[in-house]
Amino acid sequence: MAHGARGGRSGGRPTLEEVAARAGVGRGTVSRVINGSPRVSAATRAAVEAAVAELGYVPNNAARALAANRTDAIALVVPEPETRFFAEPYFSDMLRGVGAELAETQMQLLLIFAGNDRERRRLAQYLAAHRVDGVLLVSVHADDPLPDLVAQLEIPAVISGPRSAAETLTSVDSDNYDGARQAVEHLLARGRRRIAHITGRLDVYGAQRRADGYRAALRDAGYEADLRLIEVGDFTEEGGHRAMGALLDRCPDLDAVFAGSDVTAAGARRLLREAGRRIPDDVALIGYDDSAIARHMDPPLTSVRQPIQEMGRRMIDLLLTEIADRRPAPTRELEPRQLVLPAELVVRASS
Amino acid sequence: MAHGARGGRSGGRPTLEEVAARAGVGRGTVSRVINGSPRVSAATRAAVEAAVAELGYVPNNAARALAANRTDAIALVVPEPETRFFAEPYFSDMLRGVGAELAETQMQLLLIFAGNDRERRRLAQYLAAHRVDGVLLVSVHADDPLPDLVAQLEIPAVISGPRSAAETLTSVDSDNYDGARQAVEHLLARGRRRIAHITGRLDVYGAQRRADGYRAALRDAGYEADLRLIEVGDFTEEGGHRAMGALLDRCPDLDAVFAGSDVTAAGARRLLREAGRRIPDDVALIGYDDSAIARHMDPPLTSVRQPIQEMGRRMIDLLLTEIADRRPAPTRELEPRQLVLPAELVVRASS
DNA sequence: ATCACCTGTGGGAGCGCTCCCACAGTATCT
DNA sequence: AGATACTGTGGGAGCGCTCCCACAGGTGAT
Repeated sequence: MAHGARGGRSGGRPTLEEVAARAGVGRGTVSRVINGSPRVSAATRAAVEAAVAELGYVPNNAARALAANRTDAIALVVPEPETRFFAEPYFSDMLRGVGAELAETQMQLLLIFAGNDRERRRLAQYLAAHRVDGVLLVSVHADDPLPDLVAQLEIPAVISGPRSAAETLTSVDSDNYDGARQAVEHLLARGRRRIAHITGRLDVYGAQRRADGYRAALRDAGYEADLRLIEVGDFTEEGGHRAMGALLDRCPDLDAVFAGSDVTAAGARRLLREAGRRIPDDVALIGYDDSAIARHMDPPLTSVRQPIQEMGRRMIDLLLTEIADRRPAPTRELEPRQLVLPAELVVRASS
Repeated sequence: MAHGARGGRSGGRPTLEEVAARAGVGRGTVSRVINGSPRVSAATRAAVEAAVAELGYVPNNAARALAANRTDAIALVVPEPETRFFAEPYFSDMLRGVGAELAETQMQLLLIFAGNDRERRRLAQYLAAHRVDGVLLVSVHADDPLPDLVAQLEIPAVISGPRSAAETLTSVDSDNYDGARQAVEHLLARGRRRIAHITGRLDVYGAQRRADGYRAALRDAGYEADLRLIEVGDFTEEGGHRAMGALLDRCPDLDAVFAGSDVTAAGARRLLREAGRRIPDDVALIGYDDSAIARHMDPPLTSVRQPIQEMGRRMIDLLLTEIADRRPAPTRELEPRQLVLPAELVVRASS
C-alpha cells in the first residue's frame, strides 16, 4: 500500500494491465497492438482496440521511455539569441519544414535556444541527460563546440550547413557552389564582363563555397581570376557598403556585383546609389537567400534561393534514419551522409 | 540477464545505485542529495557530490518522471498557424518573458502549434498522455474548446486574456479597460470632443473591455453616450477601413478616433487620408498594442502598450504555483486567480 | 533512569511500460 | 508417423528512479 495513495489506483488513468484484463488477453499482447506489431491475430487486435477505446487508454510516456530507452523527442537547437530567430525568415522556413515532416510521426519537437552561456550550459545538461533521441543543429558557426559535444555524447545529429568539407556529422545543405555559378553565368549571359564578388564571412563554409563557385564560373568562361574584383565581407549591410566602396575604388569599371547575401547586397546598393551608379543600367546586382529584402528592394533584387523548407524536411528524414540505424546496434559505424539540395536563381530587375 | 545486453550495464550512463556504492551510502541518500533535501549531513552530502562528479552522473529523466509522476516540462500552446506566430511580435515578446522566467527553473518549455485540425488532435493526444506538468494558453478565442479540454484533464493551466468576466482558468491579462480610458482621457485633455471608437472583434473579451473603458471615460467626463460614434470592427486593416468610412458618413464632425488595434488604426488612417482628413490636425488617431506598425506609421501612431513580456513572466509564476499547489493534494480546490497588469499610453504624433 | 522526540540513513516496494523467453497450437516437410 | 517450423500468446524480469517506513543513535525533559 505504500504507493496506493500516490498513484490513485482507482480514479487515475488506465494502465496497460487494465486494458489487458478488460480485453481478456495478456499484457504483452496489448503492448503489441499498441505498437503496431504484425504478430497479432485480427480478432485479438479488435478486442484490444475495443478495450482501449472503452477505457480511454493512453500510454504512459515516462514508463515507455524508461523501459525502451528512448524519448520520442528531438531537439531543434538554435545557437542564436531568440531575437534573431524571429527576425530571420530562415528559421521560420526551417521550422515549417521540420514541423511538416515531423507531423507524420509521433515524435515531439523541442525548440531550444542556445544564444548565451547560461542557455548553453542548460543545453549541455539536457543533452547529457539524453532527454532527446536526436538533435538538429542549424546555423552553427565553424568554431562552435556544440557539434563535438553532440558527437561525444553519441547523440544522433544532423547539421544544416557542414562546417567544412570534412564534416563528420550528417549534414544537409543547399548547393552554394552551384548557386554562385548560376548567378555569375546569368550575369555573363547578359553581357557583363567585369563581375565583382563580395563574400560572406569566410569562416562560414557556405560562403567559401559561394566564392569557389564564383571563381569557377569565371574561369570556365575563359576569364582569368582578377583578385581585385573580390572583397571579403561579413554578411552584414555595413560590410556590404564598405566592401562596395573598396571595390569601386579599385575597379571603377566593374559592371556587376554578386553579393554573398541579400543583406550584403542592400549595403552595396546603398553605396552604388551614393556613387551615382544606376542599377541595373550601370551595375547589375545579385544577392543570395531570396529573402524579403530582395523582393522589396528598389529595384527588386535578383537572388539565389535556397530550398530551406525542403532542407528542414530532409534533415528530419536523415535524423530519423540515423536514430533507427543506431538501434539496437549502437556499435555499428555509420558513414556520415552529406546531402546537397539544388539552389535556384530568382531573376528580378536588378540584373 | 534478459536485459543485460540492452542497457549495456558496464559502458552506459551511471545510475543512482552506482553513485551510492561509490560514495558508500544508500540509494535514498543519494536521491536526497540530488533533490536538495535538507535532511542530509554536510559530510555525507560532500561525499555524494564527489561521487556524482567523478562518475559524471546525470539523473535519468524518464525514471524520475515515472516514479514521481511528473515531467518537468510545460507547454506553450499557440492556437494559430505558425505563420502568425512569426508575424506577430506578440508571440515573440511572450516567448521572451516565458523563457526568461523559466531559465531560473529546471523546467523545460515545449512550443506547440495548434493551428489546424490535425495539430489539434495531436495536442489532445499529447495532453491526454499528460506529457507536460502544465499548460500556457495564449491568444485563445472565446469559442475555443481547448481551455475546457485542459480543465477536464485537470492539467494546471494559465490563460493569457480571460475568455469572459467569469473565466474559470487562472489568467493573466493587461488592463484593457484602463488602457482604453487612458487613450480617451488623453484625447479629451487635448480638447477633442467628438471621439469615435472602432472596436475589435467583440467575441474577444479584451475588445469588450476596451469598449467599456471608452464609454466609461466619456461618461465620467460628462458626455452622454452617442452610439453613432461606435462602430464594430474585427482587428483587421480592412475592417478598420470599412468602419472608418461608416463613422465618417454618420458623423462627419468627429475629431478623434480610438481604434481597437494598431492594424485597425492603419485601416482607418488609409480612409481618413482618402477622405482628405489630416492627422492629427483634423482627426486625432490612437491605436492599441504599440506594435511596429505604430512606430512606423506616418505620422507615428499614439498607442496603448501592453506589458507582454511581463505577462509571460507572470503566467509562468502562476503556473508553477498552481503545479506546486496541486501536489500532492489534487483534491484541494483552488480558486482561479485573475491577474491584471497595467497598460500604458505611448503618445506620438498622431494625437 | 525512563520516556519522548528529534536527525540522518538504508533499502523495500512500486511506478507502467518493453523485451524476450517459453510454450501451445497448427501447418509443412520427410 | 515423426520431426521441423512457424504463428500467436502469456507473463517474468527489469528499466532507474521516488516515496516512505523502519531504525540507529543522539538530545532533552521528567
